[in-house]
Amino acid sequence: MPRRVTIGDVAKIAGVHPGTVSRAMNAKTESQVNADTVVRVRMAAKQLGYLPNSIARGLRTSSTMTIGVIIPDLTNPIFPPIVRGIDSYLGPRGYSSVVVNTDSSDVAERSLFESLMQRQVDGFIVATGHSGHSLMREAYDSGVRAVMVNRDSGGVPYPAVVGDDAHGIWASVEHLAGLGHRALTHLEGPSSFSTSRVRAEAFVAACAEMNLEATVIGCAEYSVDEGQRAMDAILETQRTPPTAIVAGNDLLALGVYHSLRAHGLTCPDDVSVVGFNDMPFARDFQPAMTTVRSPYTELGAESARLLLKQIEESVSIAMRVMLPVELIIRDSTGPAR
Amino acid sequence: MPRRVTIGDVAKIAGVHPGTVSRAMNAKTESQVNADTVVRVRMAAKQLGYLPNSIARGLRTSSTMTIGVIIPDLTNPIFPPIVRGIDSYLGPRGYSSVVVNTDSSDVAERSLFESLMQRQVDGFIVATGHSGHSLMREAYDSGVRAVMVNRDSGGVPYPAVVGDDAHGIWASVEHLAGLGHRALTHLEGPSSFSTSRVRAEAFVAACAEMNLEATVIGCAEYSVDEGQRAMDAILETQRTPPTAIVAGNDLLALGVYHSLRAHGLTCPDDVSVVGFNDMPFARDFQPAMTTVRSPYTELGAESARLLLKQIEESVSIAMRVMLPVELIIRDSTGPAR
DNA sequence: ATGAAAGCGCTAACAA
DNA sequence: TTGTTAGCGCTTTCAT
Repeated sequence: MPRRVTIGDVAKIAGVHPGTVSRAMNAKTESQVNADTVVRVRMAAKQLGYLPNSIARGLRTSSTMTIGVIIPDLTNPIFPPIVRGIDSYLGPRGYSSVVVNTDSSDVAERSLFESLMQRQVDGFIVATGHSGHSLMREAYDSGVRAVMVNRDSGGVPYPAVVGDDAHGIWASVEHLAGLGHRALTHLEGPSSFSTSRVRAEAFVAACAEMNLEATVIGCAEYSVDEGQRAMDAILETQRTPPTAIVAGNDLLALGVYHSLRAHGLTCPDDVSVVGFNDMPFARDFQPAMTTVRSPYTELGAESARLLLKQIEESVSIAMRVMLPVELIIRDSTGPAR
Repeated sequence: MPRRVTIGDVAKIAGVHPGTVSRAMNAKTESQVNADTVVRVRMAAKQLGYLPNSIARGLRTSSTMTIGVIIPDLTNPIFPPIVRGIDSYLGPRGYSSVVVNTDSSDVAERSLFESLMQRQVDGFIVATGHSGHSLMREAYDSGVRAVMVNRDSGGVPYPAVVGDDAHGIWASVEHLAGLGHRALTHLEGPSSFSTSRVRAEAFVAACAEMNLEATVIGCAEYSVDEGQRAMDAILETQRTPPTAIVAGNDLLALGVYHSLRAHGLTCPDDVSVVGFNDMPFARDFQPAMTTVRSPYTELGAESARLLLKQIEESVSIAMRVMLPVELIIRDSTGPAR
């Protein structure tokens, strides 16, 4: 690559001192410079194709305008919208994000976190929250700025931005009750995730409130196969299977679809199914899936907003922002037999 | 945040000069330092929780160990695996990636590109290739290192890593011909993408070779709605609709599913459908989709490999690496009526 | 094998 | 308003 043009080159062409170029090129200090000097500098810069070196600036200002984003796995369809939401807020404000995937490994997470620290990121947005998150605990203690997104902070006093999962479950149970279902089963996700527990507890509470018979089945992971396995077990064990399933997420619900089909049962005629997340293609499955839509893009944007606020105002409040969710009624739920 | 510990702090504790700490901490220069000095320095570093500041290092070495990744849209399901493939190669080699989304806007792309240049990325992996890619042309002329992935470089002599789409289409056509289909229709994606044209041309060539009647319908974008619209038009226009559709990608194929269903037709009994991409959940649609699987993760990893090679060996060859694809036969294709 | 010193490109405090 | 100067934390050449 040819040598990059620096502030000194611009200064020479414009006939001013490098310091003046710096001031003229920066929106915040531009006012300290004579208007026509600014013009002269800007023209010289354009002429040379000058681009400020943000590495050098970062070294000087100890602010890299970069945010580390830690997620479990980008191929899980809930994360791309979160990441895009984050970028949609950061980009216009001059920040960039660096996204890393932990694959739910604590070891990987720690090493990625350190690598981002070396890169001097100004803060973190973390979507890998779980109870006893020792890494985040230590980060907090050393004054690192961060915001949790989608998951709770597991006791660490960072701000968290989450969807109102409990309300989503209430709406699902209410919908099912309105359809005449009296015995509901919830497929709960891994209990290490705060979201799993929140949803399961809301399910039990909602059923109690509405005088419904509630059963909760634990699933080892959020996956299609695990959902199918769980539903297979229900169908092959219980003599009166439930008429409605509230799945912990859409993947689990999809597994239920497969199980039902394998057992010659139809949805929603035999069993109604509600998912959670409204992931891409939820409307394209057969039947189109009734599910709770979480505002993932907004979750991401809001977490970014909170983080920049924390960075720029140097204050952190352990607030919990809960964004509303919406029950999307499609074709996988119908009247109880 | 508390003041970060620097190489000077470590030097003081270890009782050596900062220069020596630098040499001791760096694998490449470690051999220039006395073995026990290395130990002493390393211990001091660990004790203080020293993490090298890669911004400072980058300024000095003018290498940030960061790669810019330019994609159209992360929520398009083919990109997460590509990005993960890239990271899987980059990560173990000490590189990080910064991913940006252009939403297919040339203006956005240019500004994101510049922002990444300011951040002094060591190179680019670009998935937004299209003919007349002036940005990439200019980048090439200024000596910027880059590799194209998934799409061709549109005339710019950067290396490109693509799937063997033509072979995927051949395999699809062959499969359909073997099932007795004699009249095939291809739903072609936007012609500005090289992939669209490659697939359409392969389709025509394959049909000619196998003495099949071939029809090509152009679609304005790769989307479910567009696929449905195209199939609606076919069904409502032609008196003898085709018995088999080769869709430009899975989204289009999914649109065909919807159209078929809306017209009271069943797949594959009335019409067989082949998709392209084997995107997530392709097996979960009804019927499970026959489709061509592109090795996206490998595409990403290979593009990263080529880029690092280019960076480290300072040579760029306009090579085109074509990775094999695989026809995944599921339930959306069956014997011709 | 280690120390000394310069400098990557920029910003910011201070002077003029 | 503009110039001067120091220095962010690191690497690297040159001495020793």
